[in-house]
Amino acid sequence: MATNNPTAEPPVDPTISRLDLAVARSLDTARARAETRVKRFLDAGFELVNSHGGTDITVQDVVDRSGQSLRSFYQYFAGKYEFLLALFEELVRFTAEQLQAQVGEEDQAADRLHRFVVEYHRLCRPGTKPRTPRRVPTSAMAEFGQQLLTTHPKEASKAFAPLMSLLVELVDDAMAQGVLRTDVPSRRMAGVMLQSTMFNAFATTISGSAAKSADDASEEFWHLMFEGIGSF
Amino acid sequence: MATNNPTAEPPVDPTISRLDLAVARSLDTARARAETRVKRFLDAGFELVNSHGGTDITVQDVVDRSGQSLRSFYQYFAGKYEFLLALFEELVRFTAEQLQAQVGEEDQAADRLHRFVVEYHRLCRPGTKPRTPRRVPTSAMAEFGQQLLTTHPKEASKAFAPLMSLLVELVDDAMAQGVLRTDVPSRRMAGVMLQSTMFNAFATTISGSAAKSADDASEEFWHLMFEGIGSF
DNA sequence: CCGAGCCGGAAACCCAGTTCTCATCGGACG
DNA sequence: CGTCCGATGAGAACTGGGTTTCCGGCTCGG
Repeated sequence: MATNNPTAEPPVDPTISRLDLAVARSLDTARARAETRVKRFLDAGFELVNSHGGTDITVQDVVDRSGQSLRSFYQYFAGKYEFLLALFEELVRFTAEQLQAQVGEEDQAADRLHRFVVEYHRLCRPGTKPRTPRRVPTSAMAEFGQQLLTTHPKEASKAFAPLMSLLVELVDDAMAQGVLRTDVPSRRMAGVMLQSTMFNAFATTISGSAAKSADDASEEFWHLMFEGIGSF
Repeated sequence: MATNNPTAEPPVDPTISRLDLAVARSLDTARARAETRVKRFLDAGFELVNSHGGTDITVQDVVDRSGQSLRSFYQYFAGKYEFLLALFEELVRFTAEQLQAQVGEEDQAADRLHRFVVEYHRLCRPGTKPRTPRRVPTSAMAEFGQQLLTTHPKEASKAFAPLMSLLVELVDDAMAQGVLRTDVPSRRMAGVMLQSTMFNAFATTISGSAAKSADDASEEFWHLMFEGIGSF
């Protein structure tokens, strides 16, 4: 607990010896090495998911692509599942950052919410190519996200946290401004919005009928969600 | 084409001989036998999905449970995937029938639509136990449905047809009555509704915040979808 | 009664995830 | 600078599950 950063305090505490410092220093380099290795695996994973377009990638492919060995893979990940989970968490984190930046361009609470939904809808739509060279996945990860939601609700909930907290904030602001209905708790509202937006692409598949253009789809969806399906 | 039902017409056509009739008769009994076998596999599959609560069932389990052999399984199904697909189609068909009956209890177009959404939401909610002894699955099949939507959009679209046609009908009626907005094609509207309703349970998982009671969830969802998230 | 097709049983094959073994390498320490 | 130890690479081996195949017995129509 108190030894989080041993190098920051002088060795007055007899429980922190030079040995401890040495160990800590050693661990630091080890950690750095480990991080680059983990990163290499993750990068390889993203590349494969992006190119192959699915989460049905093989561990061997990831290993080959990363130029490392199976041995190392299993040293850093408890299994394929944990690897995909790490990939997913990384993705959510990255997506949340990206959306945060885009939302920041808007001034009004209503606009910010609208921007969030439209942009996230874009990202989750199939055919959306990653813009940044690395670490940006396609909609393929939505598949794994859904699988995760059914098989491991606990981990899934945690993985979505970055996106959730961002959206809850936007929803709270919008509610405070009187833009959103307030008879549903903001957290629950955000959950429904996230789910609905993320998996809306499936609606096109089910119905076999798409919007006029791909870009219209996002706006159309926003209007449906914001105004409802009823006529008033 | 013209020989769909050979037993219905006398053998005037020289291309339809007694041999053909015999073959047809033989095929009839064979068909009956085959149907009972297929049914046994499907029943076993439903039981496993219901009890085990997931689509990660093993072919061996299905075979054992059905009291038949692996040999037979692969005689009737091209593989595990086709079996799950058959299971899913059967499920959608059954669900559509059930909903059709329930919707039939309502008179007004608006009420019928409302009933459809609420009841379907109930069915797709985890924890909903099958009421009829057999052939009624839990929400576990939604997982496979989603997987199907990503990996085989064509088959998925076809599998959802029974539900879609029922819902499209309801939507068309509601639009004609002026209850629904008409700026979105009914087919597309139905697709969005179906997707949103079916996977709404995931919203609870993502947000970690449920409605007051399980039954409230369905009504709450309906209001969100019908009136939208905005305040007017 | 005969032959064709169907079926149960079981072995075998293949693929992918996982584990294990062993040789090697590189930094830490004395 | 030499030794030691943990991390790593290379790849074989194991495992579980889907898939295929083969054999022999059965039924059913003719």
